[in-house]
Amino acid sequence: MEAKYKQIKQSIKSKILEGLIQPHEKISSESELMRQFDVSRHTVRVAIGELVNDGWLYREQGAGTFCADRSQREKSSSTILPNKNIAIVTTYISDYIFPSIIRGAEAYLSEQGYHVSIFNTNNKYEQEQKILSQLLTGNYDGVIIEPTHSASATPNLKYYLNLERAKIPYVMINAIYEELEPVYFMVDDVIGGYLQTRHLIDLGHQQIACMYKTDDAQGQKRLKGFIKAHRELNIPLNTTNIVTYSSEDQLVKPKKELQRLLKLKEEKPTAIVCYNDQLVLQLMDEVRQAGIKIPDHLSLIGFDDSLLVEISEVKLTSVKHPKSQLGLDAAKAIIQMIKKNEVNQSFDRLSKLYEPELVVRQSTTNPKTTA
Amino acid sequence: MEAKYKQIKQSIKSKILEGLIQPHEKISSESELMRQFDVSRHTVRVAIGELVNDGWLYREQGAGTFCADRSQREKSSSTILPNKNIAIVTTYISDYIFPSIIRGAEAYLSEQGYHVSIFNTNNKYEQEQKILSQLLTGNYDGVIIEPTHSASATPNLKYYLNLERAKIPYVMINAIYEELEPVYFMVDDVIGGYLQTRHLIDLGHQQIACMYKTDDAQGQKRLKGFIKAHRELNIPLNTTNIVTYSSEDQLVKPKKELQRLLKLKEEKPTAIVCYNDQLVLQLMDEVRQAGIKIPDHLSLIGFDDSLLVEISEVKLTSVKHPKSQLGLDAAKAIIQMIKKNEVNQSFDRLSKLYEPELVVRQSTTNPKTTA
DNA sequence: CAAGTCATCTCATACGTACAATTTTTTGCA
DNA sequence: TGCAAAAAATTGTACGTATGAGATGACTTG
Repeated sequence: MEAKYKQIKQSIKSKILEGLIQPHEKISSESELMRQFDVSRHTVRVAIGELVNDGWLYREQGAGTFCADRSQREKSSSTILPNKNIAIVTTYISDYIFPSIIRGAEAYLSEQGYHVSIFNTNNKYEQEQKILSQLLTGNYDGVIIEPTHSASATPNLKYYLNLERAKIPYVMINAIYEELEPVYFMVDDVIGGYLQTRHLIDLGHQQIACMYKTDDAQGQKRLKGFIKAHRELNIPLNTTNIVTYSSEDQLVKPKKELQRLLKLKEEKPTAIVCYNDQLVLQLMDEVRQAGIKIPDHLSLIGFDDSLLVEISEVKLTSVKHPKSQLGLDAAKAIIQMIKKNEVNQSFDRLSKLYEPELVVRQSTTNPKTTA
Repeated sequence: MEAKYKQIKQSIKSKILEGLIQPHEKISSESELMRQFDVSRHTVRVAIGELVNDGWLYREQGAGTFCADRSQREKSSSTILPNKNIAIVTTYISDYIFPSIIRGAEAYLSEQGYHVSIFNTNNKYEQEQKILSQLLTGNYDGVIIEPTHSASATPNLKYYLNLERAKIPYVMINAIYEELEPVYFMVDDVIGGYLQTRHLIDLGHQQIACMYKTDDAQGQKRLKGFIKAHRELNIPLNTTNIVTYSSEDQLVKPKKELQRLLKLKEEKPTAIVCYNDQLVLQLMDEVRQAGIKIPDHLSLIGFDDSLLVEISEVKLTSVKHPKSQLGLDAAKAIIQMIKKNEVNQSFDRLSKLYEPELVVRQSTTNPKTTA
C-alpha cells in the first residue's frame, strides 16, 4: 500500500466507512483532490476509478463525483445480476408516432448497455395492471410509461405506488396521472390545441369544428386549447361543432360526425381541428368522396407533424411533436434516476414540457365566402 | 460508440465472442495494440482496464494480458434467472410495417409470460454484431431476428453460430442468410414480384420499369420475380428500366431515376413496379408535381398492402404482406423451439413461406395509347 | 419575473513522457 | 550443456497537457 493512488483510495474509503461522507453526497472534485494529495489528475482518476468500479462512488459528467448508496447494492447482489433492463410501456405499439419515440429511446439505452423491453396496454386498464405487476416481479431497473386512459383517475394507482416502494424509477410520456406527480415528458397539448385553433381564426374562420379523442389527457388538453383560443379572441363557441370520441369509436364516430357537419345548413363549419394527422387523413378520404375540395371548401389541421403530412396530395398543416427527441430525453432521465437510485424525489427539474410549433402547409386557407 | 477506447474494447470483445481468442490465451501487448489501433498507450490501457473490470480479461504484470475463462460466469447467469426473455431484432424500428409485426409477436409472447425486448440494427453490421454479443452474454431464451443486409453474406456468421452453440434458438423474419439454414417466416418475394409484374402485363403494359431496394434479399427476390414474369410472358426486358437502390439512397435515388424515366422519349415506361407502398407514395408525390395523372398516364404498384394504401386519393394496388400474422407465427415458433430445445428435436417443419396475394385498387390500369 | 444566454466548473477522452516492477528471453561464460 | 547475468518485453505507477461535453448558477434581457 505504498502506491499513491492506493493511499488516496484508502483515504476516501475510510471517510465513507466512518460516515463522514453520506450516500449521494458530493466528494471533492478531481482538481481539489489533486491539491489535497499533491498528485496529478491522472493519479486521482485512477484512485476514483477503482472506487467507482468497486461501487463506492459514482461519477456524473459535469456535476461531480458522489458517494454511492451501498444499501441497495448489497440487496441487488443477492439477486446476482443487475441486468440493466428498461421497460417501455405504450398504449398502442402500432400508433404511428410510437415507433419514433421508441427509436429515440432505444438508441440511447442500447448504447448505455441497457436492454429495452416493450409492453403494450392497448389502452386497457386490465392489461396495464398485468404489465405493472410483471414489472414488479421482474427484473427491471426503470420504466418509461405512457399511462392508459390518462384522462381519468387510474384504478392502478396502487401498482404505481408499489413501483415507487420497490424503488423502481419511472417516467411518464405523452400524459400523466396528476395524482402521482411523476417525472414526465410531454407536449404542452393546451398550447398545441390553441395553436391549431388560433391559426384557423387568424385565417378568418369563424365556424370551426373540432374532433378530439378525449379518453386520453392529450385530447382533453387540446380541446382546452381549442376553447381557450375561442374565448381569447372572442369567437362564439358552437357546441354542436365540438366532437369528442374515444379509442373504441375512433374508426366510426369521426366519419359519422363529419357527415353530420357537412349536412348542416346553418353555422356550417369552414374548418375542422383534428386530434391528429391520422384523423385528418381519414376525414380527407370521406371529404374527397363528397366532392369537397381541401382547403378551398374546408380547412383541416392535424397534430403530430408525422410522416403522414407529406404523403397526401394536399400537404397537411400540423403541429410539431418532438417524437424521437422525447424518447431520447425520457431515456436519459430514467438512466439518471437509476444512477441516483432515489425515486421521484428532487427530480422535478428532469421533466420536460415541450412547446409545440405550428407548421403551415396546404390543408388550411382563408374561408371562401360561398354561402 | 465513437470513443476510441470503446472501439478497441468492442474489437477485443468481439474476438473473444467469436472464439478467436481462447480462454487463458495471451492477447496482443499494449505496445502492439498501440500500433494496431494507432492510439496512445493510455487509450489502450483504458480499454483493457474496462474489459478487465467486466471480467473479460486479466492482466499479469511482466507477462501480459490474457483472456479470462468466462465459462463459469456464463453458466451461473443462465441458471439463476430463467426469466423468460425473448429478443426481437429489427433493421428499422420505425419502418412502417414493423410495428404490426411486433404487435403480433408481443401480444402472444406477453400472454405466455415472456418479456419482449426490442433491438434495432439500423441495417448496419456493426450494430447487429453488438446486439448479438449482448444477446449471448445476456439472458435470452430466444431471438426473433430480421437479418441485416440480407442480400449479402454476413460477416457476423460466427455470432449466429455462437447463438446455436449457446443453445439459444432463433428464427429469422422477412429474409434469411442462406448459409445458416434457419427457421424462417417470410413472404415469398419472388412470387410477390411476379404478381406485381404479371398484373401490369395482364393489363397490357409492355414497357414496365421497376424500383427495388436490393441490399436486402427481399428486394432482390422481388426483382427476380419481375424478371421471371417478363420471361414467362415473352415481354422484352429493358434494362434501363430496372432501377435498384440501397437503404442509404432511398430518399434520393428513386426520385432522380423517376425524373430520368419520365424524360425518356423512346421506350418510356407506362408503369412502375415499386419495392413497397412507401416508395409508391414518394413517387406519386413527384409525379403529381409533374402534372402526370395516375393511373391514366402511369400505373404504379406497391408492396405490403400497408395502412398507407388507403391514405392517398388514388388507392394503391399492392401485394398483401401478412405482417402481424407473421409476427404471431414467429412468436409461436420460438416458444415451441424453446420448449423442444430441452429435448433436442429438430425444427424443420416450423418455417413458413407466405404466399402473397395481389390486391387491386386504383393505381393501376390499362396503358393509354397516347404516344 | 420568467426565459434564455453565457461563463465556469466538473468529469470524459486522448495525446505525450518517464520510470518502476515483474516476467520472459537472450546472451555470455564456465 | 547448464546456469546466471544481462537485456528485452510487458504491465504498473505517475507525471504533464489539451480539448470536449455536460451541468450549473449567475447574468442579461424582454
